[in-house]
Amino acid sequence: MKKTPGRPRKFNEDEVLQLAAKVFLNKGFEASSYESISEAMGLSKPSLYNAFGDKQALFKRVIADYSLQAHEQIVEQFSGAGTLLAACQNMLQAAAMFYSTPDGPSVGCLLVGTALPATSQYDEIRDTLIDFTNRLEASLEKIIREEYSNDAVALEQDPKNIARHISSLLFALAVRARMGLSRQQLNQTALELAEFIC
Amino acid sequence: MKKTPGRPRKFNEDEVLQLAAKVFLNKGFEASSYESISEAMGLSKPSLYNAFGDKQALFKRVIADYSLQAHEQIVEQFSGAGTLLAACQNMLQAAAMFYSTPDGPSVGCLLVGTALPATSQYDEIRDTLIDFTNRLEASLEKIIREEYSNDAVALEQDPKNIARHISSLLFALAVRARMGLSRQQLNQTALELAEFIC
DNA sequence: GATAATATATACTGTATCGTACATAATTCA
DNA sequence: TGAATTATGTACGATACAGTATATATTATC
Repeated sequence: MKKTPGRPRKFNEDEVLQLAAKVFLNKGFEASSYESISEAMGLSKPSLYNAFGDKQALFKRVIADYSLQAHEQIVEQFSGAGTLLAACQNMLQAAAMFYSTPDGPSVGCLLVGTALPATSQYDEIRDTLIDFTNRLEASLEKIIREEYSNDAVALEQDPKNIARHISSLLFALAVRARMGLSRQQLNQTALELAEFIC
Repeated sequence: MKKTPGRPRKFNEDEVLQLAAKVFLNKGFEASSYESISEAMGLSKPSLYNAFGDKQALFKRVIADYSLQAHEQIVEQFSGAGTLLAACQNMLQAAAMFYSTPDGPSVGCLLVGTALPATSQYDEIRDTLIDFTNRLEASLEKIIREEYSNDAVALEQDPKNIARHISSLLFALAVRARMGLSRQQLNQTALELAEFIC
């Protein structure tokens, strides 16, 4: 942990990424100004440019960070549930938590709500999204094979197809979250979506 | 069909709405400039302002128009299929057509891809989306009760819940479309999604 | 303490875009 | 033919934003 020379930063990178994620989530990529993000951090624009580069580069950092969090907080809940139904319920409820706030309307998912609409203009963002989806589905498939193969056989569906379907349910939940449901409503929606798996 | 006095318009309203929908779909609400739309129509900005009002008003007209088309071309395919499975297949395939182009990557759904991310900033757009969703689900529920009640009983699910689930599948398909699948890939995805209903 | 290296803030340039004022063109009706 | 009405295009003002130049502050290292 060697210290680098030069003036130390006033900000913490993770905090900036967290706050920028909030701004991007609320206002969308285009409408989020670099200025509003730096002002909200109590910093000046050049400091952020210096640390993260331009707006697109910052956004890529933000969604990379967000993807990791989403994987940790959502996908990992799919494991260890005993049955496929319970696994879906757990994971979708975790997603409902992740997409909502304790009170007030949900803001949804940064990937589905903000990055997805930007895909038509920014190829790199699209690639990031597709990567995330592929990793998500690969993780689900692996867990299905390892933990829920009996349920998969009973469904008469290939684990790969099941994984794709469950990721689709996650997308659907993200869409509904963006419409502004309360956390409780979203949680209820998550349970309803899971019911159709069994 | 009485003619009104004054200079006649050079443009057709429906054509403008169609073209504006394309621009909004490709670039998003914020990034779509009024100028690019008017230029693409071979018109000047004030002409559009005169006819449609400001950008948000234009967008509201566009999504109202788009919603009607979506309902016609997608929801109506849910009827008359004989079985619930076939109905889902027909409707989701119709959606796959609607969300894609003959060749090249899909652009997705204007409501999910462009209007949805704008909901956090524009309440009226959110209301429009929620209205559309409610009407969609009401239509599906009605058709399920009238045509597929046997299948609903077999599923041991309330028609209302089935309708909500099917609309979720439509949202999921819209998300995948936005990721740029080809029409053929999207069609395949539609069939896979439908399989889980039975 | 001097130097190199990095971060910061103020202030600026250039550009894009929204929305409008103004003058002009095309049509209906008296 | 003239008045009223509506549409059109050029041009403009205001604002907001991206990205940067420049000078200054703070640290490590020598």
